[in-house]
Amino acid sequence: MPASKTARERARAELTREIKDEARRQLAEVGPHGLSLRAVARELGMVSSALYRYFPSRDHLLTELIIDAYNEIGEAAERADDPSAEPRDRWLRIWHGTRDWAKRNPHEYSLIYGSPVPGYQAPQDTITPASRVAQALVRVMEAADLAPAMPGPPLSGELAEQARRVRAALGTSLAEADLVRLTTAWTHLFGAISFELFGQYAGTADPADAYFAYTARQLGDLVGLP
Amino acid sequence: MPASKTARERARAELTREIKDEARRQLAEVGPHGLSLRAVARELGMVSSALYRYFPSRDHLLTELIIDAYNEIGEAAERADDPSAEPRDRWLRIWHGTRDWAKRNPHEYSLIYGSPVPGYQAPQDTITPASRVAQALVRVMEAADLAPAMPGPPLSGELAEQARRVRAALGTSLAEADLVRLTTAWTHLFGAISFELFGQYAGTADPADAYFAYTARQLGDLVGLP
DNA sequence: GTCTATAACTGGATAGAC
DNA sequence: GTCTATCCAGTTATAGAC
Repeated sequence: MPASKTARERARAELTREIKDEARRQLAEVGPHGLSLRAVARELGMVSSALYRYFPSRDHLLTELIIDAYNEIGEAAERADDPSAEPRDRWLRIWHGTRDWAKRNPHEYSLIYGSPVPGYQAPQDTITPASRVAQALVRVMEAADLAPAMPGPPLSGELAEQARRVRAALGTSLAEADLVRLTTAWTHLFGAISFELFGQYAGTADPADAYFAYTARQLGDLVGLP
Repeated sequence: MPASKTARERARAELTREIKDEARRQLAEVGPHGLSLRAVARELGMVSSALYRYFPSRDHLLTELIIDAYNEIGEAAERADDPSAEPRDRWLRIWHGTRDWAKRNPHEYSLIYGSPVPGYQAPQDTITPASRVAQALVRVMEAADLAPAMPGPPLSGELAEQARRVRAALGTSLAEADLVRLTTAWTHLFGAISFELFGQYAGTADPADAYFAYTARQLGDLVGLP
C-alpha cells in the first residue's frame, strides 16, 4: 500500500469529513436526538442511501461525533497546558482551556457531558478519548510535590480498590488517596462547566468567570498542589 | 367561594394529574425532546385539542414537569434532613437523599439537570423550586459552627457581589465566603450525581456508592462543617 | 360556562412506486 | 435517484354536549 493516498481515498476522506461537519451543524439545531441521516444527506445534495457507504447507521455517526468531541476537548486541555510552568499554573491553564472549548462548542459539549441520548448505547471506543482531560490533570499532579492527604476522611475498601484500577488504567504512580482527590477535581471541573452551560447558575454565579477561576484554585488546593 | 371543591374542579385536578403522569411515563421512553402532546392524548383516550384546556402548549406541560421534578428532589432533600441531628450528619443525609431521588427518577433528573431541551426556554417560575436543595444545605451551614474560611483564595469583587445577591435571594446571614463555598458544594453534589447517572464513572468510580459517600464528607470539610 | 370532538393548517419525516 | 402519497407533530377555529 503506497503512503500517498489514491484519489478515491482522498475523496472518501473528504466526504466523510463533510458529512461529519454537516451533522455537527445540525446537532446545534435539533440536538443529538433529532439528528437525522436523511437531513444530513439532503443538505449535502445527496440521497440518504448514499450515506450508508460512509456510516452504517445513525448511531455510528453519533459515535464518531462523540469520539471527535472527546478528542477535541482533550486536545484543548493538552494545548492549554505548559509542562514547563509551575504545577499550580498548569492546573489553572487546563481548567480554563477545557472550559473555553466547552463554551465555544456548547452542543458538542452537551453531546458528551449532557443527558444520554435515549436509545443510544455508547460503545467501549469512547472510554479512552473520554479520559484525556483527566490524564492532563494527572500529569500535573505527578509533576507536583503534593501535600500529604489533607484532613479528608479515610478511604473505604471499595474506593481504594477502584483507585487501584484507575491507577492501572492511567499508568500512573499516584497514591490511592490522590487518585480519589483527582476524581473529585475531575467531577467538579465538568460539574461547574455543565452548570454554567446548562443555565443552573442563572441568578447566582452568572456570569461564571469569577466563580470558575475561584473554584479552579479551590480544587487545586484540595488535591494538594503546592 | 366554598372551601370544598366542586365536582368539576375535582375532575379537572384529576385529569391534570393524569396528563402529567402519562407525560412522565413517556419522558422515560422518548426523552423531553420526543414528548408529544398527541401521544399523551392518544394514550388517555382523548383528542389532542382537548389537552389545551389543561395546558396552553407543549412547552407549558414541559415546564410543569420540570417544576414538579425540582419540587420532588427538593422535598426528598428536606425529608432526608433531620434538624435535630448534628450538622455533619444532616449534611450527609441531604446529600444521600438527593442522590437517592435522582437514582429512583433518572429521567426526571435528566430533565432538570441534563442538557437543555433544544428550542425550550425555561421561564422564571422554575428558579425558586430549583433552589430547594441548596436551601436545605444553607440551613445546615447556618446551624453549624463553621470553621473560618479555609486556606482558600480571596474573593474577587465580582464574586463577592454575586454572593451578596445570593444572600439576599436566600434570606440568609451566611458570610460571602461561606456562600461561595456553598456554591462549590452545590455544584459538586449535582456534578457527582450527573456523572454517575450519565455513565461517566464507567470503569472508574462505578458503582459510585463508596465514592459518593466519600465526596459528600469531603465537601462537608470544604465548607467548614465541624 | 366548561369541556370535548371534528376538522383543518403547517411543517417535517418516511415509504413505496416509478 | 426521484416523486408522491401518507403520516404524525403542534396548534387553532368551531360546533355541539353537558
